[in-house]
Amino acid sequence: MRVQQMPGHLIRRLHQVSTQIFASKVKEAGFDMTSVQFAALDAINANPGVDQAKIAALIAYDKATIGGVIDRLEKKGLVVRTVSARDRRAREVSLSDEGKALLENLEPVVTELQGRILTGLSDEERDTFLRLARKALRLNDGVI
Amino acid sequence: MRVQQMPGHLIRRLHQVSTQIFASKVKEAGFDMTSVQFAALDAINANPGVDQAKIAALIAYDKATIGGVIDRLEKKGLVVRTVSARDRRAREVSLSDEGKALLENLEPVVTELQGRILTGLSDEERDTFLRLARKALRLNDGVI
DNA sequence: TTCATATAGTAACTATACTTACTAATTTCA
DNA sequence: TGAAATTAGTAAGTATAGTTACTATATGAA
Repeated sequence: MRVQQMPGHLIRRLHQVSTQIFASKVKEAGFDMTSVQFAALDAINANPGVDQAKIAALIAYDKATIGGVIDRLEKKGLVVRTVSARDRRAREVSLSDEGKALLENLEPVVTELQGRILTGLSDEERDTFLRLARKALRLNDGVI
Repeated sequence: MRVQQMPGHLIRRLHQVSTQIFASKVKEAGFDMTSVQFAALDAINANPGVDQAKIAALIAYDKATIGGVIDRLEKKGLVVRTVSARDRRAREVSLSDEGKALLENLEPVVTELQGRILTGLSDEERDTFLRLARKALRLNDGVI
């Protein structure tokens, strides 16, 4: 089987399309934000004071990657990081006011752009695709 | 919509699972090879003497990334790079004998592991998923 | 022919994405 | 309680994955 027809390659290209749609639409809307940074921001917003290891688990990244992502979010003034009183190894992360404001402005842009990733599929096809994606992920849960 | 339910996030996790299955199975079989390197090797095998820009186009990467990938394949002795006689800007890339041998040994491993990425989907579900993935990619063709 | 345009590849830079190894702190359990 | 095991985060290293800018070369049109 040629590479181009392999499931792994098709999935990679979907991911590539997805990240490029994210990047271009977000930039077009005037924001400087990657998809990983957005995912982290959203997870922190939903779980204020969460530590970095938990953020990584929530959005399925390893902790080293998330460490760098939080560094950049902190440098942009979007999140605040404090040493946890309860566990001095842990860093509790929360959104700053700027972070909250930015996320609020960004959310509709991201929601809109998510619809474009599967452009060309009918509503039914899209539901089917997402249902099968979730099912495949569930069955591979041990891997990640 | 929470990040975890967005199409982009599901696609990213599928990609993550896919690359991790690739990495672990290929390593388990005794090879030192990433999925990108494999894709490049396969494309070169199918198009001997192809230049780097064409390789990038064939497997949908940008030329800067592929330059680095070919560097590493060359360092491992798997490919040979020569300045094209017809266009002195271009580098014609071919597999070395070792590259050919390695690819031959690797192919069955990769084919087998590709089947595992969508483990848990029935044959019909898998076909549906891949058909919809191809359709979504076709419609997004301009993006990449 | 010659000049504008386009293309192939590299360089430099940024941001993931992961592994392994390490330190510091916490938990577990004998 | 106190040593062993675990966990949070960082550091260092490798490999994508892309952007922009640059050089060298090729091509197309006036």
